[in-house]
Amino acid sequence: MNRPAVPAPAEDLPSSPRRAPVQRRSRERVERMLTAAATLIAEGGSDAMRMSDVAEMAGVSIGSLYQYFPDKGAIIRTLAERYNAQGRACIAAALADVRDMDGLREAFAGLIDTYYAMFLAEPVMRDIWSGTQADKALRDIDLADSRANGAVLAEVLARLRPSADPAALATSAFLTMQLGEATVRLAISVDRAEGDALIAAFKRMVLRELCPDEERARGRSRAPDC
Amino acid sequence: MNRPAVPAPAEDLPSSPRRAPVQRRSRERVERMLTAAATLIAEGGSDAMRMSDVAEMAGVSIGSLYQYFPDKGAIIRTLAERYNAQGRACIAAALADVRDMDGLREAFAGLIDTYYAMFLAEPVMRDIWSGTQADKALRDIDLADSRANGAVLAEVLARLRPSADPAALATSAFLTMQLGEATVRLAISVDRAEGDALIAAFKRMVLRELCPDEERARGRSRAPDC
DNA sequence: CTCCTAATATGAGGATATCTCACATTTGCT
DNA sequence: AGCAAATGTGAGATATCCTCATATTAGGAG
Repeated sequence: MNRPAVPAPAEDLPSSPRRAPVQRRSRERVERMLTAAATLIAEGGSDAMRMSDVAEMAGVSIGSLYQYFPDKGAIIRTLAERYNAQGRACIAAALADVRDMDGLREAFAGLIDTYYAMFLAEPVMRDIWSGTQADKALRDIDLADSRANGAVLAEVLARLRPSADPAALATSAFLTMQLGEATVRLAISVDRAEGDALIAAFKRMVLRELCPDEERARGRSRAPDC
Repeated sequence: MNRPAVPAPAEDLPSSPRRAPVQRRSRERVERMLTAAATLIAEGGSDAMRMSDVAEMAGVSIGSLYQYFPDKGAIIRTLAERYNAQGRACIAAALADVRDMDGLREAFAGLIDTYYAMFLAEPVMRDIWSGTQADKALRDIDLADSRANGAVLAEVLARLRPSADPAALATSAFLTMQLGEATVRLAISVDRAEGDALIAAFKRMVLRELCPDEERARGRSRAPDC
């Protein structure tokens, strides 16, 4: 049994998989593991999720779990990265065809609503991002996600306000994305009425920041389906 | 050995201590435990802090640790609550004698700087709040803290802007406090230059939110010593 | 001073979870 | 068929939190 010097290049599992599944059989098993993990997290949270339970529910042995995920955190990170990729696509789509400040207002307010609704509806995301992350690697995933989204937003802003300093716009856009996440996390951890009020307050604050040229915002906005 | 029906009322340890220390001897031991825990967290983070290490460093047995703290999280929560109480006193002092909008601007900008500096300097706070709120109880402590601080801020705002809706001010103040914390957590997790830029961007955003009546802010601000 | 009770202190070991590893089985290819 | 690489297995090594039965100390009453 001579193992290769480098086990296998990571390709699909973002969290340094111990071994990449190459045959169809193992790819399907990995999917079953992730599905089982998501189900268990939805039921009782990621703390309550035990590796032995994941293995049993997925119909594999503990050993197989550790063939593809170096540790428990890696499963959670993989799920997180999948949800985040979804969110990034959603944000990029919503901001893609923004043409003016009013369009940005509408798109952004809609994005906040969409994110809020997603967190309310998805118990897995809710658990993983609730509070924050016990795991440094998870925080890095979160940061990278916000940076990517912030870059998209910054580009739109730069288009709409060519006179503004690009570096300042980038900082502002990154901060906006992080604070949006923080607000949504806060909103889902209090009762519904207060959560709604907090979301509304954040919208006011952030739209005033994004569009400082025009003084009084008006009008409502709608969420894009996503 | 007949134990009392109710062990003892919690008085100083906020996290449901198993037993309240009544004699001087035990009060001093509890302090030693907390000091040891803080030292260990500063060294390697709260995850790396082992209960056996805390006991050894404090010069007590494992059993004694569990006499006063029901679990590992309780030690961390006790430390967190102490730091928070310090922060609350600081915020209340800084906002106490605000008389006008300019004063609020200055006081608030100074508070943000102070918080930022505190987090940068205090490795224990940095670890405890650095995202790692794996513990629901810790999050609740954080929320209660922000609510208390938000109430102080809301009161000041109500004084300065009597015409505004009190409920809206309360929501806005609470959100402001939470987002301030989120910004500081973010700022300390990136490099210093970017952190400074993020803090500056947040100040701009939040001062525009707090003082919407006057259009352009000006001037710099100073931190109160605290 | 003595005695008694409540408070306090102790640490071996129970409980539970993650993760390893030596070995067994399956797949794909020639 | 035959072989090598990929994949699968689960008992148990390891680590940490926490319990509990027992021992020791403090402080007041007589």
